[in-house]
Amino acid sequence: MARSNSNTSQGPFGQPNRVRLVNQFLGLRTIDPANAWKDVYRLLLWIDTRTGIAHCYESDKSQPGKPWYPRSLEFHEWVSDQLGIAPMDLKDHVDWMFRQVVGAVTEAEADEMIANALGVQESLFAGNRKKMPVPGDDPRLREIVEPLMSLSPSERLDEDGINSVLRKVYAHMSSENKRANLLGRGFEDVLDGVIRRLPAPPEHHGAQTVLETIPGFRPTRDGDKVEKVDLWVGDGERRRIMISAKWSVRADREKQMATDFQTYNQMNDWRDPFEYVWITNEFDPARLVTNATNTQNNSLLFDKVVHICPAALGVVHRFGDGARLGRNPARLQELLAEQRIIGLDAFLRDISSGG
DNA sequence: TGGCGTCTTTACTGGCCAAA
DNA sequence: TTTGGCCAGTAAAGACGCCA
Repeated sequence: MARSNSNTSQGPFGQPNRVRLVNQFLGLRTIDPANAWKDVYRLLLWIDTRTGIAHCYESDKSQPGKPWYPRSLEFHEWVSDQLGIAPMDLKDHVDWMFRQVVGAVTEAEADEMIANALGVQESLFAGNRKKMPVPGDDPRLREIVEPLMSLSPSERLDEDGINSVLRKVYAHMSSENKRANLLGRGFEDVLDGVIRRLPAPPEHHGAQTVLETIPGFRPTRDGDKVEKVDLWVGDGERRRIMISAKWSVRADREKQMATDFQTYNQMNDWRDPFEYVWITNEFDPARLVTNATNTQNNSLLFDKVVHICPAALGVVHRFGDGARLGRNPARLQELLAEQRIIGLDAFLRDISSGG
């Protein structure tokens, strides 16, 4: 999609590279809606570095001794089984998109950082032979790491070698911070890539689409902010589905989705209503229930809530084992049974042309 | 006037923590 | 144990000033 700004990013996290990666992974094949969730997880699901198991909830609540640790373990085992992978090897078969981007970036960033620092030091202290500290040489981290690398005096790394290891450790730790950005925009690109490869794809679809380019939405007034929608689908006639794609939510983002709906509503020029759908991989039952039952102007905000993998919700919240469920998990189970919350497979079948 | 660089704003996420 | 809300880090987009 053309952008209005000249400084379009061509970086590893930018839209062109994300789309390239999605196309590289999905290739030319047709995607069966029933298996689409597997591609989404292979591309985007990741392993919590502190527990070594698949991430389905906030890290602090998923540590050993916390309530979400056993749930995360069961999720990890179930996903591994479904993908036909040993649980120990799952890490090598998910998180593909992030691994592609970060593997090359972190080392390059670490090297660039040290080169810049040495350049500045040289410009300030040319001729001064005193050695100055370099970025990443954390004394406490060094105390931990250095003994592990010192097998014997003859094998011991020199100073530059140790600093190189420390920088790479830091680069790795900070790389996790980049995931949020890639996940947010990448989720939209992955879903659009899946939709494109359906056996009977819808007439229109797109990610990060300017609202006024979608049939039935009027242009923004001069000076107003250009409004975009995460993802949209159209049947080429009167049906338009506006999609909010959020991998997970917090309470503050729930308000944002209602605000977005109001914006779309104000800009809708047709008498025909548009549909509003939330696609998510959220596992928190309260957040799912809240958004699936949220109302706006005396009607439900979302026409549908779509979860990437409802079967995984059942595993995590133990819908099948007969135990008494808590209030929110019980309500979540009802909403799934009522098809107020549906799976990605059902949604993809619904939007398929002729579907 | 248009190109360019820099700064600011917006939107995305998970982590985290206090309160319920 | 859950819930609500804020924060940090990131990229993209927009705003703005400078200069040829």
